[in-house]
Amino acid sequence: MNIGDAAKASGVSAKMIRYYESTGLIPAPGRTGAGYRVYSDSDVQMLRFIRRSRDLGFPVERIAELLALWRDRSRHSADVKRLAQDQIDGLERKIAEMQAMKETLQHLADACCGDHRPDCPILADLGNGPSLLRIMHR
Amino acid sequence: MNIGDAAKASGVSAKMIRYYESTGLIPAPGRTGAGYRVYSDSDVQMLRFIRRSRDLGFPVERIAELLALWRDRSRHSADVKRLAQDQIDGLERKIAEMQAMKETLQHLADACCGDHRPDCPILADLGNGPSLLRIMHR
DNA sequence: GCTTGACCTTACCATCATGGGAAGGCCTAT
DNA sequence: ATAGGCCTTCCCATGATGGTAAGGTCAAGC
Repeated sequence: MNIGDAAKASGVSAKMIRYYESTGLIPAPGRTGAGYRVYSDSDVQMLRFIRRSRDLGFPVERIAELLALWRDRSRHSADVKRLAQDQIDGLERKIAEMQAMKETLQHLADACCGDHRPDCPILADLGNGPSLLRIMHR
Repeated sequence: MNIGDAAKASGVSAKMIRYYESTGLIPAPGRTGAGYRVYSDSDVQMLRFIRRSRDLGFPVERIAELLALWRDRSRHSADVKRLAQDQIDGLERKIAEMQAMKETLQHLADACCGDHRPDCPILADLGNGPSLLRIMHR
């Protein structure tokens, strides 16, 4: 199977497959006489694993650990669960951060009449005092 | 005021102040005979504006528009509100995305006993079928 | 056998906002 | 005069992805 077919079958672009190879996330595959990369079904399965992990927000660095556990038949599921929980915690942190931004902005936007007049509490907040954000979270 | 003082006063690092200047987000300030950048209080105010906007997640490109409106005394507050609303919408989208990831992971982690045994539904999902994510959101 | 088009290869550049570091100049206090 | 704390510019790195360009390969149709 050439890289294009592996890309279609796995949902990982050919570009990214080469990138993952260059960073050592995946092993270098065999080559044809002409230098074309050749992939097997199990390579495609590995690529799908990576694709799903990315879809769940794991950084490539973590995926390397997940892959190692995947291949390790004597792994402890506790190790996998820990990686998943760390990812959950990280997502939660980012969500909370963005939620705070959103609420602050919503407050400001609600206070802005949004018409032809120049007066605007959004700009006033950005340009002045110690930020509504800080006040709201005090 | 030298760049270090402006950085402290605004909360924007000296490094980023130079970067914003290089990209044209802020105008080049005056220089001393020795080539040191010199900042005024109103420069610091502008930098604080940028800092707060970044804290609310605006990309630098949007901040350029915000700054233009800030300086334009005949602006329409509707334009500011629209930028804010776009940012709110973008945040909301990203939050929903991450929330979906988190829920999927939470499901998988809940199903993993997390002990010394190798069996793990997290790895099973990543390695097999059409992803719990897709199933959950169908 | 030759052309065409679809594929492959490598190599480089760009993103976005930020930090790090090196090499060298300036300024102030001791 | 020297030390150390600023400042300057320039280059490199991040993380994951896409784009592009120049060139090689392969299969189908003429």
